[in-house]
Amino acid sequence: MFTSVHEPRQNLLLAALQSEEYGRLLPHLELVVLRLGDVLCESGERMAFVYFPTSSIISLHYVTEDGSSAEIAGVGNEGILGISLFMGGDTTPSAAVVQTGGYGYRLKADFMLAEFNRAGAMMRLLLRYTQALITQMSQTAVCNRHHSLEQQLCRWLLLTLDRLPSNELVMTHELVASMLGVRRESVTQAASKLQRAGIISYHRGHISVLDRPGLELHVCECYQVVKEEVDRLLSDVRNTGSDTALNA
Amino acid sequence: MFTSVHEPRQNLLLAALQSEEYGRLLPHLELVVLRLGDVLCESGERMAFVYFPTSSIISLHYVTEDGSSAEIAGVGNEGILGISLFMGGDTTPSAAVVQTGGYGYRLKADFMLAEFNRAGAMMRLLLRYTQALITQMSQTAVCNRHHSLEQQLCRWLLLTLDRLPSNELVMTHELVASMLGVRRESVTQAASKLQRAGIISYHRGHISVLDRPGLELHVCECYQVVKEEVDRLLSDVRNTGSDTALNA
DNA sequence: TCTACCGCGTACGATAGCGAACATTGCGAC
DNA sequence: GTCGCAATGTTCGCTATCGTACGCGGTAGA
Repeated sequence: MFTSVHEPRQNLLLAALQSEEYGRLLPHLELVVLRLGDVLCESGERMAFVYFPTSSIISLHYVTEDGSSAEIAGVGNEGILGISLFMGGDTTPSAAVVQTGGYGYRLKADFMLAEFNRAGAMMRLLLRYTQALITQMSQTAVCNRHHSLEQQLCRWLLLTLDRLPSNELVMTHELVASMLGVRRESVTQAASKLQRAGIISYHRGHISVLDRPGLELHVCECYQVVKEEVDRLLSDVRNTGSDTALNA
Repeated sequence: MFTSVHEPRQNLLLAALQSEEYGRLLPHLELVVLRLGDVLCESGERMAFVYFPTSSIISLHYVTEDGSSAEIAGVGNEGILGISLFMGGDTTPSAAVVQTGGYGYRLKADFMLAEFNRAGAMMRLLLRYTQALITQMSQTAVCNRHHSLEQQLCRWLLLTLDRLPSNELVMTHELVASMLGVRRESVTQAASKLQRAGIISYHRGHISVLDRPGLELHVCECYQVVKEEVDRLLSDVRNTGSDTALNA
């Protein structure tokens, strides 16, 4: 794959479309640079665009009244940001923040909506993805309740890794802490334990995963549940999906 | 309202339908008794029916490998059980258990699907409800992370109360514990504190809410967020919805 | 009427994560 | 180079919740 070349079909949802639908969208897809920390949607705000990440990752976040925050789910190149538009609610109580800088494509909201309302393959695809997102949120709730911070950190690292081409993420302990909804010190403790075990190594805002199988030994079941469910829900569309393989 | 008479439109989603769509569904709606503890859907199982609770409440549950459980969201007369059918995934990793016995209506899955695929008001309604469900799940995740058990208990009581006609719920501490994903003893502690404060009173499997405003003083923001979002998402359909008000 | 079990009360040590405070060390701006 | 700050390391007491164990009364069924 040519990672230096930007192509909408690096996003799996766009890649799953037949050429007819893709052709309708293509002229309206706008390449955007998403920088770490960019807020793409405030809580309760109606989005003017939906976003299809390619090399970036977006975090769906909730900030409590007392200022604590927690990630509800993440959106990478397997998904889309802005489901509330076609679900009919327009807004959500959660916000959307760029967790890993990179590229993505955006589409005007009303254009997206019009395409959805054709009630065709695009709609079915988006609904399946929405269900995958629901699984992610459910599992976040369960994991928050029952599993240790170390397990949750492993889950978060693996899910993030699955959305990235390399094994290195640009991420401080402080940022991970705001994702997991814990203190920075707690992340440092858990991370240093993994580092001592030779599973990861980090340095001033860069985390490298050295031993992915080792990470999978420390993770709770939540990772597998989410991964398998996302794979299951999007595998059909991958197979039936597209003629991309030929013209890539 | 005549609570002793069973009518599908005691379910708010069915109540929101125009008479044309409602008329199509009505002959296929089957009244069912849902008893406390009934399992309507196992994890990963495809449902043969979708359920519209009227006086019952259904709990979406996840059980971890080590046997702990947690409620992801609840479904009362404001909703429907079985969204994975029309979302396209057919199954979910979570199970569905009756949390409060009562009545409901069920509909064969393929009939539901056919109606959904008409891409009309029914579809839009179900998608809006799905977004409300997503909000519930998100807030569960946040609440699990940041709020005390006492706050969570208050949230759970209020959300349950909103779905019931009376101020009494049939529920043991043990059951509440399995909903909140904590020990029975922890629930007893939190509940006895509320009882000492004169806010609730309970006895051998029956909990009465004596002071609802008092409960609202102890709850975290999560309750309001969920309530307002559900109201917002389903208020339009209530208004625009139906001709029910006249023939009730 | 008796009894077994269910629902609840309570107590105790263990522990994960919190809150706050402070130390250390690179890296970048100048 | 050096100064300042960002990123990480470490400690200490604290609290909520856990795991376990046991007690006790009420109620249902024999």
